[in-house]
Amino acid sequence: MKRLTLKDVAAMAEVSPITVSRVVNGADGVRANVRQKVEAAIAELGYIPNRSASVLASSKSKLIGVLIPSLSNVVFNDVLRGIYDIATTANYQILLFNTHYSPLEEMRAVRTLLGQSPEGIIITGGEQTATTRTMLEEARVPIVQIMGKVDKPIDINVGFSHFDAGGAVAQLLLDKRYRKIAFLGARMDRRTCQRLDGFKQRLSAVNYLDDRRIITTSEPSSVAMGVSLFRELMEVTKGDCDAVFCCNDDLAIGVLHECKKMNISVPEEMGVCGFNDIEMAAFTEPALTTVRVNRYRMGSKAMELIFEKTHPTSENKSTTSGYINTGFELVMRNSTR
Amino acid sequence: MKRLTLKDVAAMAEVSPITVSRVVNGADGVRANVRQKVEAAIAELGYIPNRSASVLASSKSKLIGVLIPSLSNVVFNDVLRGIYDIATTANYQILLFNTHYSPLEEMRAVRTLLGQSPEGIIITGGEQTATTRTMLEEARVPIVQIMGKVDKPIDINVGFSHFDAGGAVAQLLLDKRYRKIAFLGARMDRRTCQRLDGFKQRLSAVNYLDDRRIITTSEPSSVAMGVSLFRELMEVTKGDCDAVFCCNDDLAIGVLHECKKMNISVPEEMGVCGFNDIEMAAFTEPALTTVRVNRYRMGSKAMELIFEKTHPTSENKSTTSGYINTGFELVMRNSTR
DNA sequence: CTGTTAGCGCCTTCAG
DNA sequence: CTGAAGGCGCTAACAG
Repeated sequence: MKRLTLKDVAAMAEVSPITVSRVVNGADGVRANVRQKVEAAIAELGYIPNRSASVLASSKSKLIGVLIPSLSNVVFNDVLRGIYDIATTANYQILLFNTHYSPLEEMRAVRTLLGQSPEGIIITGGEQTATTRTMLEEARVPIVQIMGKVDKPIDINVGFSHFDAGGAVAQLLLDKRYRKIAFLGARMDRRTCQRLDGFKQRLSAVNYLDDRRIITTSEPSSVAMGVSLFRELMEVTKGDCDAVFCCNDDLAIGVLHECKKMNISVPEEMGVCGFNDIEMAAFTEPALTTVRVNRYRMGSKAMELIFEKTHPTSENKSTTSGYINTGFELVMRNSTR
Repeated sequence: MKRLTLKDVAAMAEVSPITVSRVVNGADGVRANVRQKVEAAIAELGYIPNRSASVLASSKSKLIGVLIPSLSNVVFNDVLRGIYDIATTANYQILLFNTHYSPLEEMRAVRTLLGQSPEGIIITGGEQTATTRTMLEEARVPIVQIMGKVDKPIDINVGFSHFDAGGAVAQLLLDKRYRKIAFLGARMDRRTCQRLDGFKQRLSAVNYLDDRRIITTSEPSSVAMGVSLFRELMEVTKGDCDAVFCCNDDLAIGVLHECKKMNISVPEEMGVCGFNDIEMAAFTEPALTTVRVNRYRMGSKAMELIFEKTHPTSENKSTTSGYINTGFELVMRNSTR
């Protein structure tokens, strides 16, 4: 009960193994009738090529490594979908690692990944350890850092400035005549912190920043967490607060829920703004003002850039490096004036 | 600029390559001082073993293939999280395929997967093509079919009876004195159909089944789709309807939203029940009655069963085949009386 | 257009 | 406990 090999197919088709190899890999330079004979033999036998052998011999893996910090965050679903859709089309495979927001797990994952000779790597953010960074650089394959603008990209960077987005939200709320604006944040990864920084800078520029109104936790984000952060905010500030910027929509939905319970009217007494624009945001009561970001595009674009770099053509050489801004967009709904 | 190999490490540590191999694989039978010397060399050189070579030579891949129909459905996130958490702990890798609810894509994915000598396969449901099924059977590795109870499991089956769940919801609604009960369904994959079947059987047993109240679409599910299916229902039945069972919570949230808009009071004039118990379900207005299923557990259990079968011990031999029921649970909230 | 030769990097099997 | 030989299945490079 041995595994079928090229040789078996070759024997059946009465050709040499290399010819079978060429047929399998769709290489040209095989006559049509020979190709058919081989294909028939493959079908007949149900032959499936051994990829390890192929990778070892050719050092072409058709493999892209993807490292993301969470599998429970909807944000990454959309990104992943973008990545998978493009990868599958190009017949590439994805090796996905969940780093749980830990640079150490990330480092371990990179090491494991590098053992598989990936032809490209998509990694979240720019908080890699020095070792990880070195390994990545030495891998000599296209690397795309996604989700946020990073300070010193390893190679390519696809995302948007979370700092600017945070600032834009602060400005929006100021424009709507809110003056006692709070920030609620969970998980507090790098990008969330950047949103907070942008937010703080904008507020402090007009002297409306009050640190008591910034409530954060390192715990994961959830609707329930939105509820409890908001309660904490109300307690700490004794209700002296007229708007909340939540670091994501889940939190914001929790705030909306709690406002109803506390009989605080939104958007009059309390403006609420989320982040991400998940589908639910359009269906809350009142509908949630939030920031839309192009998640699917971040994934698909990252994948496309890897392919452009792997298979260079004359017209794409220029684009394949540096920072690609996928942008963000304020979505005004009824949870703000 | 060649890639580092075992030999390079061996040369540096002044031992034979095989000794290095043993150290790398944590095999015993290497003296402590030799092991240390080798480990030092590995660290110094930054050696990363080549997995293709290792897999080829040993035919042990430490790879589990996972096939799911969608990356946008939250349901699969939780399942995946369960799978990844267990796999990572055991130092196994996951090769994930998105089959887009297509048996043909699934077949292609299985073929690709089988080329990588996976040590186990987790696949969604039981609607494989005959060819797929044959390939899977001939792979001679543990196969776990997840999500729903399937008719003739290939190997192991982890999930619950969607038919029973659908029936349970129907019964719940009947118990709450709803009599004109509708079903709203999107995507309509096998499991959704089974829920519908269970639902219909229960209603028809007490003569309350009316097919006009069953509105479905093959389009993907979403909150917006819930809105439009509900509108269609109201139109078709001219409002002659007092409860809705939605095939998932997204749809149900859309229904809740639309009821408010149409001034239909929930739960008095209209009972609403969802499916899945996503976090948001507890925070809608009114809170959503739904069916809780153990998604994370389905994933982690599937993975555990694969390991039990791959590494048999005396106490686990009995459990590793047949059907493992992960159950479901009605969660009563305020969207039903 | 097709075949031959010689590995890819590692691990299995057996000696020592 | 350690090492030497050989091969896993495939493909690059060249020859015919």
